[in-house]
Amino acid sequence: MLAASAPEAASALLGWTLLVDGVGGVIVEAEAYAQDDPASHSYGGRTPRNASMFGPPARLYVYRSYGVHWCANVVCGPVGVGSAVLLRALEPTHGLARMRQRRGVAAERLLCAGPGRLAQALGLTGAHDGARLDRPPFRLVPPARPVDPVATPRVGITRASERPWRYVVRGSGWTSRGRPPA
DNA sequence: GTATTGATCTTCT
DNA sequence: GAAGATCAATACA
Repeated sequence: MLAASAPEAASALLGWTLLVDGVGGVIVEAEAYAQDDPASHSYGGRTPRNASMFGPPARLYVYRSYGVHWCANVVCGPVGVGSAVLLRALEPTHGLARMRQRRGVAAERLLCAGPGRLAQALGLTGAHDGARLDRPPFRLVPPARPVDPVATPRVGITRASERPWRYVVRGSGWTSRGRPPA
């Protein structure tokens, strides 16, 4: 699954449950970044920061955004390709109390609705950069039922934002921006 | 309700 | 020196 292209991997990840040390939820929003993508960190070369993006798939790429937030990606594609899927939103299902504690917010809706929020709620930091997702404390649980992915324009970027590589689960109320698509 | 700005790290110009 | 895959607090209508 993660050996596929970034857009395919992004849509395939929807509905999976991601747990970090027993805390997490269902992936309801993900965004694809490919190597030839001007918006991707891997575009135009490898740097110390994005090195894990070029590593083996099924690992984490965690980077700092705007010097403040951490954002978590799932690396996909073969080694050296540099494509990844940005996790933008989860539906919180496990360890709500711990996520609330980390986030410092009461509103359940805002626990994981957004890349920075998601990483903070799961306790992901640069320390997890390059970590494997198929070993503890991580757990990836397949969807109980097939989900209904919807491709939408990407959000929060200025280049190639018209590529419909942002995938959300149809009807989910846990996505990061705007109202859920009909 | 929408609009603007601060926080502050990595990379690129 | 400036911009960026962001969020939250503040200012205004």
